[in-house]
Amino acid sequence: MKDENFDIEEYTIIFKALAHPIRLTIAYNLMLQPECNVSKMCKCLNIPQPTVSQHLSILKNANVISGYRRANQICYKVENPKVINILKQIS
Amino acid sequence: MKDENFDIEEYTIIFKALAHPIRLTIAYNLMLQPECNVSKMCKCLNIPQPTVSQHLSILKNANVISGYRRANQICYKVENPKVINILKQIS
DNA sequence: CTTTAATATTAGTATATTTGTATATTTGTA
DNA sequence: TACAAATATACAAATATACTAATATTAAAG
Repeated sequence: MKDENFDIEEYTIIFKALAHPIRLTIAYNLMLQPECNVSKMCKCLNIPQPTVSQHLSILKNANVISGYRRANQICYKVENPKVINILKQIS
Repeated sequence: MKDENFDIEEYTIIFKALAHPIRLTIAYNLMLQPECNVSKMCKCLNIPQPTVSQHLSILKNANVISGYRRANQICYKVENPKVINILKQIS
């Protein structure tokens, strides 16, 4: 019950990012598909764009997702293998 | 990006419980050993007893750990298979 | 350039979380 | 019964998070 052989802080940040229904939904679905842009998420989830962008920002800062611009839209995907392993456990 | 085949709320609650360095440390170490009582955790983590108890309460309410009394102390363990699967991914 | 579509950021308010201190509860034992 | 050890709970102060509405940025199209 003393030493840890993993980075607690890193996983704490990941879990904190995933600890919200909207963000968990986004992350989980992003794991199931190659990528997705913001407006598509807004439509599918029926959630206002600023709200989605704020949650995407939190996920990105936690290194849960990554985003890159394609033309005038931004595509997000899950690349972090630690996150993928966690999300795969969800059923 | 629409339907989910898992209980988002349930996992949100689990992740929220794990999204704190003290609680993640407790849960992770509890997974590695059969069980542990409160005062032993306080000593190992060097954290005041009320603080540990409060965090244990949060973990218990999230169904991350379970506790039962043995003599005058309370032993906690991780039994939830969903939680075990998640914690096993941590390295 | 100007306009438009897509996305991000900011600000304000409400709510939730964390922590420390004090106190209560439960159980074993003299 | 009284006391001590182990654990839980209550409460308040500080901090962090979430939500909404408004505004800003970016890049493509004309």
